[in-house]
Amino acid sequence: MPELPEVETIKNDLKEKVVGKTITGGWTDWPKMIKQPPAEQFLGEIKGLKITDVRRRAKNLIFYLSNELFMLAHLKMTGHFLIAPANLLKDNNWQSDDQYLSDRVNQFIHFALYLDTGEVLAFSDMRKFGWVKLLTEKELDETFACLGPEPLDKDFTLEKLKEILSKKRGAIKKILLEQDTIAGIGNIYGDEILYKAGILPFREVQSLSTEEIENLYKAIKEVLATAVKLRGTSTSDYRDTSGKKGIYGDIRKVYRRTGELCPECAMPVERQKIAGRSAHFCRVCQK
DNA sequence: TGCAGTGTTGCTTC
DNA sequence: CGAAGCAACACTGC
Repeated sequence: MPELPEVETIKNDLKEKVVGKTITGGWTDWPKMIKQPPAEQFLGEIKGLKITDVRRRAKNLIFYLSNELFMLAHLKMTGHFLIAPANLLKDNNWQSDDQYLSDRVNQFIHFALYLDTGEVLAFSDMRKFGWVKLLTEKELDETFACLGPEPLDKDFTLEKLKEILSKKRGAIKKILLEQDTIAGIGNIYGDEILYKAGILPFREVQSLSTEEIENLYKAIKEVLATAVKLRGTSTSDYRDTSGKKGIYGDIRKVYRRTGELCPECAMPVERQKIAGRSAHFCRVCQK
């Protein structure tokens, strides 16, 4: 679920809510979620550290800690970071008008950090694919070494995109999903970007014209920026750190709309597997 | 009821 | 070597 816009939203929330606060302890009931160092050691080491900053790279969250270490977190498919007064979670009584989320929160929190403010930073993850790691700066750099550019950064230019694509082969949808091409795009925004650019997902990247690459470039910037403004897509169980939904799903054109009519030409939206993932597209509006 | 499908990614296999 | 398949896990919807 969480792609660039969702992780960016969570990062912005966390920046306001946890920076400057001190971790008084940690807890887990699923030690596999703590990938490095081993869970017990991790929970010991993190105690007493202050969170000095929170940033995002690709779909990763990076918590800057006061001892020069970094807590790296990945939400994978169904992870949520939630902030609440500790007693709400301890009492299994998350206050939300969203029953779906409440159920998940009360059932699927598998990792938590207690803060000196009496709040808890909780990691809820139904499918348990998400993880955290404690890393040095060097390890962090190594982890990110193979990632492509951040698409919303100023230095991600049209020329840069042309250069990257010139070295790639295969279906454009597959290329967009590769994190070493451009960082942070997943299945939702991959489909929405290609719809906006008017390019069919199975088009060979080398067959794209200069004009098509220009349209793709504009679509990447516009779709992702709009999705950040709307705080992400919640067609499934993504929620922000307060448990609220993002509303990009309301304006999405093709993702998970198989059989519905294209808003431009009324052709039914089709679905096809590309690189093991569902691609949704309009055969008329995308060439 | 059962099975395919789900936002991710990295490991295994061919 | 690259590409495809699958595993990690739990739930939804057809």
